[in-house]
Amino acid sequence: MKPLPKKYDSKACEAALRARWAESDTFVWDPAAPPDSDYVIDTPPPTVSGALHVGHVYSYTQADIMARYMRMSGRNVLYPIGWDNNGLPTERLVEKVRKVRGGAMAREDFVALCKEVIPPYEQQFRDLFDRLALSVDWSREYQTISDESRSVSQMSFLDLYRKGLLERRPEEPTLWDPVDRTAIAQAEVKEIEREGRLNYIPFEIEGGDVEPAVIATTRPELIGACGGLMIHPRHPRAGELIGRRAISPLYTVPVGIHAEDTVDPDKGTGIVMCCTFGDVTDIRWYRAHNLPLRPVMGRDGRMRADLPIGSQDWPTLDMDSARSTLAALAGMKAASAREAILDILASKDLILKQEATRQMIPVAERSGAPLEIIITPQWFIRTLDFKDQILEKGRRITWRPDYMRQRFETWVEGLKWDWCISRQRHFGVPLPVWYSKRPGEEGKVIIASINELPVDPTIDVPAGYEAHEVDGERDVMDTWATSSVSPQLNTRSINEAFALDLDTHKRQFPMALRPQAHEIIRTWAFYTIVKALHHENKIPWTDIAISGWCLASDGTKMSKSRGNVIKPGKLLDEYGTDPVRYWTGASRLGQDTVLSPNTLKQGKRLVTKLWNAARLAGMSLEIAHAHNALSPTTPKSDIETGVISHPLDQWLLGALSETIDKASRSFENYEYAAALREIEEFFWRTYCDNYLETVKRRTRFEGEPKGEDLSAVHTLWHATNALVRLFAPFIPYVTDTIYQGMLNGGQDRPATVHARGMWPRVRDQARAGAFKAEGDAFMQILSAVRRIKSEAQVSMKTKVGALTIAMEEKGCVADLVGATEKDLKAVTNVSTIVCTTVSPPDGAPSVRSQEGRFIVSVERLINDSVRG
RNA sequence: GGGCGCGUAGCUCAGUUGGUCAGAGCACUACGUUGACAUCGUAGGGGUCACAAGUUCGAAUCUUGUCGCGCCCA
Repeated sequence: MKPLPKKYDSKACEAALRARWAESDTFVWDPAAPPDSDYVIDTPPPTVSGALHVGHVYSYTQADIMARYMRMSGRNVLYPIGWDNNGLPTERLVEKVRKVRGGAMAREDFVALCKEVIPPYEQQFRDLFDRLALSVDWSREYQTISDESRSVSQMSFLDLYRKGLLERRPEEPTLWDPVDRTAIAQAEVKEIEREGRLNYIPFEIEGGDVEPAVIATTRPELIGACGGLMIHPRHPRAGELIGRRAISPLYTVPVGIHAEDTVDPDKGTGIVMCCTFGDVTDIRWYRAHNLPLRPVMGRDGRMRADLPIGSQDWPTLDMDSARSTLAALAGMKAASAREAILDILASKDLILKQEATRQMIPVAERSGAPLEIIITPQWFIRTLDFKDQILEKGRRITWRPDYMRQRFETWVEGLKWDWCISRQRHFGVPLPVWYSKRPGEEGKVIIASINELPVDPTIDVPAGYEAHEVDGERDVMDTWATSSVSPQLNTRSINEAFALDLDTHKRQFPMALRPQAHEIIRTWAFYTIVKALHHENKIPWTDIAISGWCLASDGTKMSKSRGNVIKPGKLLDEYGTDPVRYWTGASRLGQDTVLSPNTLKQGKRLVTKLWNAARLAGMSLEIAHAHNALSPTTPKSDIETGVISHPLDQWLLGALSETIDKASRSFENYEYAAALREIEEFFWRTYCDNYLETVKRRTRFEGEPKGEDLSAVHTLWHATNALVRLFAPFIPYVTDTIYQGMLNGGQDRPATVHARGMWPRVRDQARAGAFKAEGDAFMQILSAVRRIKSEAQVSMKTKVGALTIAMEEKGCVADLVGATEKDLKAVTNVSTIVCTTVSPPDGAPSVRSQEGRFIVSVERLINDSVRG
């Protein structure tokens, strides 16, 4: 045992500690331990998209605090880490950094560029997570684009395809991002509000014998796509219109008028045009009424030039006019087409009315582009038919906090689209599919077999075919299609049929905990639950812990435009990792948390205080150690054997025991912040302010400590030992520095305080409540004397001539505080203590105890400095 | 429009099942170098617990409504 340096130098210690953790395999899962001790975490593989955010610090540290507790409490923790380094976000990063367009490049070139650009960004994440002391098992680091990940992801595809839960739909209307030029899923849609105009436009009725049907639309650019009008059967004009044909004005195309009771008669004019396609309702009506398909928007989000107007399915009453209108609009983006069409209609006097209106429009989350719905061949995973099962699985998972499950359920209930997983992009996990060109089976879908995985169908050829006989699928998967099997990426298996390591999968799936932020409930949590349902009819994890957002210190969201973004590196430089982790540890799951300098400073204070308290204990522990007098076992047994005999030592250890019990319970409920408060309260108030001051009398021994001095050093050892363990999940660096510096002398002790099983066991502790009445009375008297001195504005070490304790019944000091009179005198610097039933005279400084059991007063204060 | 969360001292937040719950830290004020720590200690000022009504012997806590902020969904 060597003395701790006067100051704790976090910068000097951190790297060395991490090296030690790595070399002792502290965070490596132990396959030899019994399976029922497993605690497997499904860690979010962060999207490597360039931006390191304090939100990463916050969310990942929350998870790590829980992981460290679980490990210390004896669980065999598997805490993996991976990087999501492909898909749209990654492509966008590469496009931005290298100023290229992936769509304009050859696939191989763009993929090669991605592989070149991404690693340094990945390294930034690795460095940050390492510095944060995330106790992940680095030996299991993975990438979602690695060969193994691609195999597992493609296995997932194969399993779902075989089960008919995943299918190719050649003519499915799909959400389409015209900027990134790809299909997207509902989860990638964001609704934004904007000002719009509601335009009232008349459709002449064929024959001209009745008034025109008037529709109200905010999207006149889709008039050309109109395939029919819908009217509620109880609309006043229903009788004269249903069954007739109206003339859509732009290209003078006759369209049917249909009865449709889902039309809201009070909205607009009560007559609605159904287009190809404005929204999900259009698709439903198109199918229900078997309407003609009239897509006017191309994949580039511009008006198509090649509309087959004049054909049998798309007749016109005025071919010449239609042709010239078509030519005028061709190539326009939606917004300009809208204005151009309004001009055309206005010139024909076909705008009856315009109203300003606020409208919600769907845009692509990544590119911000207003979405189109167009028909393209895409691959879908069926979800709409499984809403009930998905909800049922969600209810079998414990959500922390519970109300976050509501977010999940709301999302599932509001689903309108099956999950489209094909993306018309370059850098992703390929769909393991070819289309046959062999005569007689043209277009037949050929699916890879398991032993071929991973496959790239643009390069590889399916068994039994020649290269010229197939077209490899060029689409890649939605990045979530792979991320959603993050548990399975770790077990390297999907289920019995698709497994690289079935035994591990059976042992580790479902997993114990999914930690994640709330904004990805509708993506990552949802998709992972869907996959576990479809693959094995299971839940992926028993618990899900949802973290909130990190807000800037003004309480608003951090954003570049507000200029209030704090870089993680800067934060760690300024405060050090432990204080930053303390800030996270003081926050609650699910709750957004302000990045508060106060809390960060508080963390720094705690680190310093803990260091100094350990140093104080260390001084006497060293001397005892040097005399071979220090042989602590457990608090409980040291008390039983009489090594720890002093009442105040037993009182302290009793309070410690209660703290351990409460903190453990809080942690088991994932209420780590409550645990932290409990531990801090004990440390600061009970231990530092009161016990440490009081025990000083018995730590000033010289030579070998005996009797009550020996009791003191053993108590100090136990308290320090317990405190570094209790604080370890929160502030891992300083606690391990103390542990290694003064507590792990024995050969059979683990190399680090963070090792499995290091959490203090309740059964080893002192009896809670031992000497509680006496100890509490003692501390109340001490507090009273301190107050008297403070009010007299004298130093705490000022000598007191006589201390009088007035009680209702006559007794001696020992009746109140046990055999601790010497300690009380020493810590208050009092020469004599008198117990009496007589109240102190008026004017004598006195303080009444909390319950009014006694009144403490002093006879006179002898101020050394004044005397001198 | 529906739903969820939040609203407690100037700031950041605790307050399990209604009964020492009106608290902590920071900030502020006064005093104090106590053989670990001035990155500290002791004490002080400061709150109609958003607002209103109700239930109750008793409400920050339960119910209902209102307002404000944030988010989710439409």
